[in-house]
Amino acid sequence: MKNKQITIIDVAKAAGVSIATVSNVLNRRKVPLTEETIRKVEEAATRLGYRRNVMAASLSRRKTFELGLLLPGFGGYFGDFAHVMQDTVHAAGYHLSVYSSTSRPELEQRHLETLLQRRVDGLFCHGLAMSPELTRTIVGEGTPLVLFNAWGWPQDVALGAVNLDFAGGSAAMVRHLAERGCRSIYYLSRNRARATDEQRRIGFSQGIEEVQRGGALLGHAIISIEEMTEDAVIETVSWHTAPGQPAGILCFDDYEAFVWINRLRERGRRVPEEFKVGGINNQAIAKYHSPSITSLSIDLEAQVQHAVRLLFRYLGDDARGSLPELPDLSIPSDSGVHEIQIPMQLVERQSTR
Amino acid sequence: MKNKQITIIDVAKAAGVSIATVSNVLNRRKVPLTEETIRKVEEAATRLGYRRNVMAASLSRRKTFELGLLLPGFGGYFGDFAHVMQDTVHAAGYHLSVYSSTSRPELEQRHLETLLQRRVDGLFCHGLAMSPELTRTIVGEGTPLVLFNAWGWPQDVALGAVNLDFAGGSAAMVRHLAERGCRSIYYLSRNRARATDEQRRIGFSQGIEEVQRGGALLGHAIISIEEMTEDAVIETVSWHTAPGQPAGILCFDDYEAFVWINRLRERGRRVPEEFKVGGINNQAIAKYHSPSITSLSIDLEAQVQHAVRLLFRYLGDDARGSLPELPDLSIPSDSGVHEIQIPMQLVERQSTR
DNA sequence: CTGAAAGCGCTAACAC
DNA sequence: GTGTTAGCGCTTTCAG
Repeated sequence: MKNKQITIIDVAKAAGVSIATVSNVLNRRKVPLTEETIRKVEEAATRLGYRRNVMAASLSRRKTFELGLLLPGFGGYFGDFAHVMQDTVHAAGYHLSVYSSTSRPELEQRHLETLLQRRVDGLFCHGLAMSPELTRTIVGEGTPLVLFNAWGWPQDVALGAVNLDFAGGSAAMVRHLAERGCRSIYYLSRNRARATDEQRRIGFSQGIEEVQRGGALLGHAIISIEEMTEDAVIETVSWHTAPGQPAGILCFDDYEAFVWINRLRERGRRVPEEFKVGGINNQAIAKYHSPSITSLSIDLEAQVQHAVRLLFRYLGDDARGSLPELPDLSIPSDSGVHEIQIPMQLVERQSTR
Repeated sequence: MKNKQITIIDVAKAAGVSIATVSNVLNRRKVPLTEETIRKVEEAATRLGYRRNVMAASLSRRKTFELGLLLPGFGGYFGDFAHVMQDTVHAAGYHLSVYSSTSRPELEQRHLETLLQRRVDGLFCHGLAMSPELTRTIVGEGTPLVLFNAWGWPQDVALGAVNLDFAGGSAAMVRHLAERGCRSIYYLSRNRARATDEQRRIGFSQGIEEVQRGGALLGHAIISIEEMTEDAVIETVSWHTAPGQPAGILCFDDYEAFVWINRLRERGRRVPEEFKVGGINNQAIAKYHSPSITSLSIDLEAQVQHAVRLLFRYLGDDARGSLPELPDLSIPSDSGVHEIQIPMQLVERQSTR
């Protein structure tokens, strides 16, 4: 019934050596081996179609070479993120198990539990919705954890956090909008993504403050799009517009920017003449849309590399030299946790010209 | 150093029962157990913070409850696909390992190999780029395989294939375009996605043929956008346009439709007045763009459900009743393989009005 | 350099 | 009902 698996034993006898020898050549161990033996074993293995049993190896070695990644979703940016993450981790000889928990704490908890039952060697969590305390009790000491976009988490729960500088980016966008002549500036906030939304708010407010000092803004506000009708939002941002006096709008991300530009235009409003709008993430849509959308770009590679490096250093894994050199972006942490901040770069396009 | 794992043995002695008993309650086995014992064991387990070792269980049970999914990418539709797949599979108590191989055969091969070393209980492959023969020799008998978007694969390599009816959908789109007054109709093809692109071509050609019979088309063509400049493409589709005589364009997917609509408009062309364009996939972008984009919608749920069902039937897993009833969409297979065809539905929007 | 043997943590008969 | 035991397939000392 069940196809008999080909084991290391079969290979051993087929090659006329002991199982230990087979294991040694298969794992490219430091033990000195004859060219001849190696060849014999490899030949036997491929001839028999031997395929190592990862479960058995993991159990025996007490290390799974599996890493877990918990994401709030799969769409847009997160899809790209997962992809880069996979490639990086694979290149280092690890397996990656990805779970999406739609920002629901109870799901996050279940998924974490599952991952830990699989005895993953390490964990990456992107924008966790659950509390630091709960996280600590679930993950405990055993498994190293690296966070993405987690601000102000206590030292003892994670190895560190790799954060995107949404605050700095948002502030830059506000300044940019002001420079381009906007006399009123708004941030369309999406509350559901709590942590990163908050960073955007912070940056937005800072930017507004700076700009206020320089000259007079006629108006500004943070608008929760989830709590208002489309029309109400548009009415609000239109309040101070006048010929030659456009309003500036910072959107939660490029996708939102896209949506709102289209909504504005459906109502006959003009972008960028009456409204200058900026997005965040620099996704493909921002580039190909017409007008193309000014955005804040993310260095995905850097983000992932820093995180993986953090984990591997802890694991004592040299990552097989697969990771490139990286600048040091750690920020002095009085707050406790070891945070790395990845800058975001403003890419100007037609939507704010 | 290494935190001692809490084993089933620890739980056993803490609860004052034997390890077999512990295993029994933990696996909700058919063995009759006292309420009391159950409670004791569970209490002990949670108190000690016991966490089953999946590797050990898999090894012993000779079943991993892990399924593999091979995808050509992570963006757009594939991201959604992966998500639905995960949820479905999780609901049935399985783990899903996703790999993306960017349509590169050699990567596909490596990933398949990896998945098989993990002893996955089953495999899903979406739009495989490698040949049926190679696939067969790699996967062999041991592991059941379900394909997505694989046309005309031989019977013995997979349990079956779940295919989207791109051909039927494309034909429908052509008819739609003709009905809306287009006198010339084009398909912007993306060769890289070989199999599905071919289905679109087939459907497109069929549609053209039908339409030709009815009245006169002034022109039609299949255009490989990867081999032409932007301008050349636009010139080609503009050939037969005249006031009141729009050209129809079927794009590879919604994203392409989005891109081309924007390119047309940058050149001052009007959609849908001069050009009516349709996409495929019915993604969010099609809905929110202005003009909103006519598209062919995919029933992701149906697609996934059918595939999972196919696999579980083979595995003899009742899937814990997590799968809903489904209509039978199998098509009589003279060709050999068991194919299921998921229809696509035309969603009319502004871009073809 | 090679072989024998003791686990890794759990499951599944099969006795008690 | 509950306890004993023999593996699952591989890694890893530790003698030869």
